[in-house]
Amino acid sequence: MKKMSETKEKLLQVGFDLIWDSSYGSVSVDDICKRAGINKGSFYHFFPSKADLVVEAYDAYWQQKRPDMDRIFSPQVPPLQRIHNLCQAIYADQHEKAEKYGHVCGCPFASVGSEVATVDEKIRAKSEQLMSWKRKYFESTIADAIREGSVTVKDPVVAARTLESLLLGMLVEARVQNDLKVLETMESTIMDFIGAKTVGV
Amino acid sequence: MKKMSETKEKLLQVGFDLIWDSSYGSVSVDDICKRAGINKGSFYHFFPSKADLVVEAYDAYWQQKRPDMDRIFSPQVPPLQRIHNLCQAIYADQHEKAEKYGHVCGCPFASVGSEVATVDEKIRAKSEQLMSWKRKYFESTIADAIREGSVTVKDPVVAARTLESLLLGMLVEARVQNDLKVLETMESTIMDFIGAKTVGV
DNA sequence: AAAAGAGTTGACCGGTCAGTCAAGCCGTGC
DNA sequence: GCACGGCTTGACTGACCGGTCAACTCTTTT
Repeated sequence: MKKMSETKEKLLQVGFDLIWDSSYGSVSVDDICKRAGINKGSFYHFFPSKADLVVEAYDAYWQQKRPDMDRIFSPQVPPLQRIHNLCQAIYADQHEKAEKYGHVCGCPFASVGSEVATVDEKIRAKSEQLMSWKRKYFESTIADAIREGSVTVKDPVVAARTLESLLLGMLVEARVQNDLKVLETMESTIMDFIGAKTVGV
Repeated sequence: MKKMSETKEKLLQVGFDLIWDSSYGSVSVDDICKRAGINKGSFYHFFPSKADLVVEAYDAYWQQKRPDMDRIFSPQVPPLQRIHNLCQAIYADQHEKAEKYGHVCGCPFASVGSEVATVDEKIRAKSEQLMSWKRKYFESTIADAIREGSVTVKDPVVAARTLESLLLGMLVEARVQNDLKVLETMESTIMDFIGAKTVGV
């Protein structure tokens, strides 16, 4: 991948952070530019519209997170341990954001995706794509768990879908309640749901 | 309850519908007034701000839905049947909205609640309140199910919380994917989750 | 019939919105 | 030393934003 202009990178990162923290509708292009210390003209040199920035920012964020995800879900790690690691990572991430911004931020794709799903098709489609990519990790993890017999659930595809909904729901709830407590029970809730027979640590 | 001005009622209903369909940020006060056929001055006669309209509209919507909820969750109905009825009602509701507006709308409190959670405290608090009221229905249903032994889950409070997250997650997912299919498996997913021993019809 | 108050009207406000543009800057290739 | 193209600048546009207001009508009370 060819290296990206520093200006563009800054806009992507600042835009992503601001919108994740508040919302698509309440963050203006001016806000993003001001915070990034970049002129509006430059913004529109790199992005045809505000919506396009968001789509690119989501992709960039995902690319940046991929190594972490691959590490967490490495086939070398026992399946239940992967889930444990994921829960730890999510909690740590949400905790950090909450300290930084003063409130629980939840899942960026879900918040903005749900906000503009019926208004901006490009962002909707991108959110859907990223959410489905995440599901793949769950599917293979649960399939592995089933093969090693550490779980009572039967269909990895169905279970992964449900797991994703559950996780998503908890993150939305945490954001709306502005309370990390919801996320503290995440691991045990998930382990219960998949019928984990041993809770690996 | 004293009867409400027709104008105010219309604004509440139109505002709620428009914002549920798209989002808080993308619907303007002018949009609401135009659609309701009411002048802007009247809007601000009844509501101090756009945010206040939303808070009142949420309350009004809830009051309007309460009889349905009380009927669905009547103690006279067997617990598993209540859940079946709820799933039917949700699906029917989402289906109707989807036909009317051309896309799956999801949960109104969750969408807008998540959108403005970090920006408008009044709306955030109201969303949280309504979501917790809904949880009460789950708690008593699961408690009843446990007492009659039709379910393997043990703690009604914990199970209700998880159930709510799961339901919420599925509704968000349906909105982002703009696909009712997600909701078709809702009942079996929930029955699975609570460990229902017989699926009542 | 007068007075009062609730509801209505639409013009108006200052500010902000996403997006435009012509002009200029600056490193590279010739 | 000059021409080119990627990048930057910041003033600008016109539409639209949430919200205000003084004047008006209509209904109810006295």
